[in-house]
Amino acid sequence: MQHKFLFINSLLPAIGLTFVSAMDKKVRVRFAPSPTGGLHLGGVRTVLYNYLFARANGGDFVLRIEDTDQNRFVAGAEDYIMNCLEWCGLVPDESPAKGGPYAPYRQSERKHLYYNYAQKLVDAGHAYYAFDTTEDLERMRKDLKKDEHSVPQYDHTTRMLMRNSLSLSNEEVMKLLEQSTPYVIRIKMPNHETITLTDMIRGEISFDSSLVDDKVLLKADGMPTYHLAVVVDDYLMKITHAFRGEEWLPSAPVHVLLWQYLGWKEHMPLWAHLPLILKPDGNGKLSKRDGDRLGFPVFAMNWTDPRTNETTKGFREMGFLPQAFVNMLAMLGWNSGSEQEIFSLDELVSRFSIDRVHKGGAKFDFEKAKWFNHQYIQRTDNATLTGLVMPYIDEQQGPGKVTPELLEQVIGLVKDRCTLLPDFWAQGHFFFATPETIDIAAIKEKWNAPKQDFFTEWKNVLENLPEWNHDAIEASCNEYVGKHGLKKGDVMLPLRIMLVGGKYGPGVYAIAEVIGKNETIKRIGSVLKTLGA
RNA sequence: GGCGUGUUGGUCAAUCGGUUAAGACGCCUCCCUUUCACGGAGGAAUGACGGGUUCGAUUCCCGUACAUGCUACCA
Repeated sequence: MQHKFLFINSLLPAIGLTFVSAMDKKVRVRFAPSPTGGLHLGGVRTVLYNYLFARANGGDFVLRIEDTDQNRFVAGAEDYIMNCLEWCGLVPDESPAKGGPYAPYRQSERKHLYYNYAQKLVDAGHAYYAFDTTEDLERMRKDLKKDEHSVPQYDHTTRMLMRNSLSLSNEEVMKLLEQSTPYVIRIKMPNHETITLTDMIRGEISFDSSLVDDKVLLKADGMPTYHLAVVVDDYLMKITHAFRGEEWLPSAPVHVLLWQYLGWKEHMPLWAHLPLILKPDGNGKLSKRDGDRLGFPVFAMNWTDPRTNETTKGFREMGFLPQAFVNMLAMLGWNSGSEQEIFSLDELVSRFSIDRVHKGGAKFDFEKAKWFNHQYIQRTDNATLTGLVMPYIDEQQGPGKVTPELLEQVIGLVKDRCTLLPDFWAQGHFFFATPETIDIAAIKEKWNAPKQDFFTEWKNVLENLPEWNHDAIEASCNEYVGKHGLKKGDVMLPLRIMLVGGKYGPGVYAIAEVIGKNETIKRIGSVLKTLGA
């Protein structure tokens, strides 16, 4: 066992080794979302970093569902999260669905575990019962408010003014308990202690304990809050490295104290607080609303809120390749130090190092995200793309109308101008059906008798063309253009408009070849009729 | 307000005290292409501010400013 980890450590970059070799334990990381809605791209990035770290260190990646808030529970959110991870290719080793040696992985199913630990803290004098009602708390916050901007905390300055096992006599507390008065258990934050923790990304961070409030550990309904649950479960599940968003930093001292008070300090995971992903304009955390407002997805996949039936677009449905999505997220807050930007998941596993993760938040840039996808489309072979694009074609044409053979051929012709999967329809629809709109205006002004004559005659020539392919069509065109006193340039655009409907698409002769003789002649004739009228 | 964290071009970012301060996205120009792209060649654009430390600071330290996160019986 010992040898195994020495071996693994020797493969690690210098700084990673520091973080891992300190312990002879197997690396275990976890992603712990609460099932309250769509999976935010920041969440996916946290998953990614967890996953990469676990893989690189031969560790386990655990998915734990933090569903301790009954009020915020949303049906379907957990399955949705699992599906997102699957789509991204970041599948956990242990999860509620898959199970594992530390099951259950849903905190609601672990409810019974937490009370004893909370009680242990009370017995040791590190926590206490608090009987305050919501109204009591509101009154305290209102009455004790000193100035406009500050909100009084439930802390060492106020706790003796409240109804709890610290301020009340033993008899009173016993009586309240006997009467089944609802209570919570709060941590008793010590006075003027400096709490220091080492963050893998930020280094040493310290807090003054007296500035942190007495956080609720166990709620009145018997459920733990995040603060208790994260510590108990990370301990029980033998988590060695904990990655979470920067927004958790202010409550980190509570967690550190809990590890200490519970007597597990030497088992505390190494923390890494990841930088935030910011909105592109202005500042602040990127939210679902920013996506709606600016027209890009924020969630990994489409999310439909079961209560409002409102659907929020996801990267997947917008036509992103999961590999591109993941690659893009990897680069948002981390870089290899080289000029390389395109990395496969395997490459990321071997190159990723936590010490190269940025401290500062990064603004999300949808244009760059699209660039990644474009890169991946170009690097994906046509046969694979055919399978990915077909659903979008079927959606437009009806299932089965376009054969995979045709699609694959078209993909080869148009892929370099496609950024998102739906672009294949926009860039190639004229291969599958006669264009519905023709940009007549683009050619009408310069239309004249010679052109009319050329196309009228050439159409008939095409009819009898012995071979139907790019070169034959081009040769024929060149031959007849001269006969009408025209130049190639005079007819190229009109021909394109006739076949495509607009000023875009691959080479016209290639288009003619693929759509076939009959369709080519038909489209020329149809536009000719319009122009002649 | 308090506490925490952060700050290199418009955006992502390299630099681990000494560089003409990389590269990418986006933008602009040109070339290629008788379309649109792709591709190629160029271009504009950066160390928040003020003090130190140092022979020398983008880099280390301290202030200030600004930004952001937290300040719930939410995570």
